[in-house]
Amino acid sequence: MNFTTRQVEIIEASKYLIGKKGIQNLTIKNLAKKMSFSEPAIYRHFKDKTEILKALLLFHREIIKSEIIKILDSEKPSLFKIQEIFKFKFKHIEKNPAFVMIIFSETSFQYCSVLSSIVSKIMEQRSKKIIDLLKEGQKNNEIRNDVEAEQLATIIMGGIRKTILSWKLEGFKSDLNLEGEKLWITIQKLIKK
Amino acid sequence: MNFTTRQVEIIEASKYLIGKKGIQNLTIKNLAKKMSFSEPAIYRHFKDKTEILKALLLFHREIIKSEIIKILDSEKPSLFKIQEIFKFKFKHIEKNPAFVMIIFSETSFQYCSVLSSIVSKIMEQRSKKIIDLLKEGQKNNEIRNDVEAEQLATIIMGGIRKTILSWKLEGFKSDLNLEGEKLWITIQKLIKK
DNA sequence: TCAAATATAGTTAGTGTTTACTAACTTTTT
DNA sequence: AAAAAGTTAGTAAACACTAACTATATTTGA
Repeated sequence: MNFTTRQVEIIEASKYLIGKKGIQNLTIKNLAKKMSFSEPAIYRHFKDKTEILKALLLFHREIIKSEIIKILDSEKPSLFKIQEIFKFKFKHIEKNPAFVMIIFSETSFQYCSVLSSIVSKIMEQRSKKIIDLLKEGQKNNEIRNDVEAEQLATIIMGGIRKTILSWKLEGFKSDLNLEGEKLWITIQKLIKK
Repeated sequence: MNFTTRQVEIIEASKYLIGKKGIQNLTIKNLAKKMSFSEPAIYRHFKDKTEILKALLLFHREIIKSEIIKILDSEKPSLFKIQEIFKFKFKHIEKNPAFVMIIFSETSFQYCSVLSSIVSKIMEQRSKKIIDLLKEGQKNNEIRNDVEAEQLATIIMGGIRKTILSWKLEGFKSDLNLEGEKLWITIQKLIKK
């Protein structure tokens, strides 16, 4: 997980290209152009294209992970922590629209088992954290316990994804943070005890 | 929207190929092989590849649409109608796993404005119907009205999508209909008055 | 300390494969 | 007779990637 300066630059350039026109815009040719050097130079830093995408996913994961750990480590109520994660997700996407493509990349990566398993692992880990928080909240009587935490997590994560997807399909026009806040108000009302 | 027998056959073959290995498995070569005739023969029935995908999406839309209209036309409570749509979606996907790829095709199609606008229109129409049902339910005091129907629709559709996505990422192992039922029980509890 | 050796990071020019698609011809159906 | 639906053979473009060479830092040894 230790990348050289140039590797990070290539990862950033890849992020930019994917963010602009999707995964199929990430070609070695475009990458080289964006980096303003020749195509073979890319291969001095990454074995092949899959390695670039792998690095991109892992790099992305680390950034999110550290932020979420910070939230989880605080001594706050579970519901508050969920809200913080919620807020962070929307804020992060609004700041890095490029990541929207990566979030919805499950289908794009399915041809490559290495990449699709990374994506599915990331999503699983993310789910688990939300489920744990919800269970904690149920124990502490913050969150209603007449419904399963797993289903609540599905609804929360699904709601986030759907909101981001609609925002994307509408051409990034609406205020994503605002949409996120509206969604949170509803979810809070639904899950609070 | 009137397709010839051969066009429908080609649409079905495309569906099969996409279902098996995703959008990138839909090549003219593979399509011709599956249809057991030569590649240029495809072009006797469709102008180009985009037309095939367009037909696939529209054909798909019509099937779903007619089923949903049937549900909407019945004289049942709104909550029941939502439940019926819910059930239908999961049943339909379990029967046609190929459609999972099409459901999650927003990113795959984004390079082509024609296709991505079709996808986004389908999703918008689908949302609108759910929102209308929810509003109706709120009016009739079936559904709680301390939350916005739009947000509830986001949660419902997001939950469905997330459940299907998890099922796909886990390799279609679990019983999707069962997962759907569990999700519905939770959603019902959350939105009922 | 400084030149030689070496590792690193770039270049040009090219390969083989896959892709969607076409021209021109033939067979089949109407 | 002609329209429709198939064939073979091929094209141009895009793709990931490589061989072989060169410039530039970095390390090392007298």
